[in-house]
Amino acid sequence: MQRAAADPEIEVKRRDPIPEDVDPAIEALVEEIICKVADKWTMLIIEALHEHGTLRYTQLRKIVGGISQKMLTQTVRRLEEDGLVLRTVHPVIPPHVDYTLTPMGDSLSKAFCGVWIWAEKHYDEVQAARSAFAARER
Amino acid sequence: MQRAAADPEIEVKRRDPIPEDVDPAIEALVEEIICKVADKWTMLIIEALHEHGTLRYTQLRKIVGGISQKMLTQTVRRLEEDGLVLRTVHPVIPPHVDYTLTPMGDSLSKAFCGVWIWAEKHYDEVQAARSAFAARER
DNA sequence: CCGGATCCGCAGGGATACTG
DNA sequence: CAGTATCCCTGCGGATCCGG
Repeated sequence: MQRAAADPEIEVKRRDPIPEDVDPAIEALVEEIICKVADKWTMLIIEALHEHGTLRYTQLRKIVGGISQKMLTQTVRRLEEDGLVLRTVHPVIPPHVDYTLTPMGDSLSKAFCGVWIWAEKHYDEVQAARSAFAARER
Repeated sequence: MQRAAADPEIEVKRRDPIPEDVDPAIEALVEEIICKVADKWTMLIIEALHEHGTLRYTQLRKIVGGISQKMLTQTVRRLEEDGLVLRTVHPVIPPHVDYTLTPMGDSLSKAFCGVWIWAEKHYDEVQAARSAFAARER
């Protein structure tokens, strides 16, 4: 992450006057999590595991089409580290590694759900907006 | 984006047997939108606009602390192109540009809401998981 | 053979200076 | 004030090698 602290001087009117007495440290932490989670591969991997339950490394790689081995390993390791994914190594030959969402990971995928539904519901509207924008630009 | 098509040969059991007869082209489009939307700066900008209603360029830049001018302009332009953000230029000197969420952008921010709530609710659990992971690794 | 660590080339993001 | 243009460097992705 590593983002500068927000300048306290800015004055903007809040639309909905939330009782915003949250600890700025907490807020930073939440934002840090958001930044980790707001990642293309993270969302796609969590979604894949949510849909299929348990997957092996190669299965995951195929389902999340287009991801490099490096990014898959990297992302999945960070998810394990954050307690969102359970990684089980079966010490056999050839190797066999299973990935599953933890309960917390599952709850996150539920939270993502709204975004997926939004995307399914609005993709045509987005397309239309793009056309309109392109036409307007000319 | 640019991601390889999923290999049709993979066979994995679905956890919840969704009536998944969706057009793969549609699915690709949805995924394309997800990939655009699952972006750190995108989420932060949309959230900022959702919280504050209407913002000028510099206000937005301060609130979304740490973003470079390039990424702010770039992201906000793509949001405008996709019909999520309305950009209003007041032809005065010095220039004055307002950014607001369109109704569609607002609906997306509502969809994001679940993720924000999740982050607020689970950040301590994530912290704990990280500690546990670090301890286990040693 | 599967999972993943390593090396490298290149696109994409950050910092800075400049303009209407 | 709100960008655009430029340079630079990190970090992604592809290829390759390795350990079990």
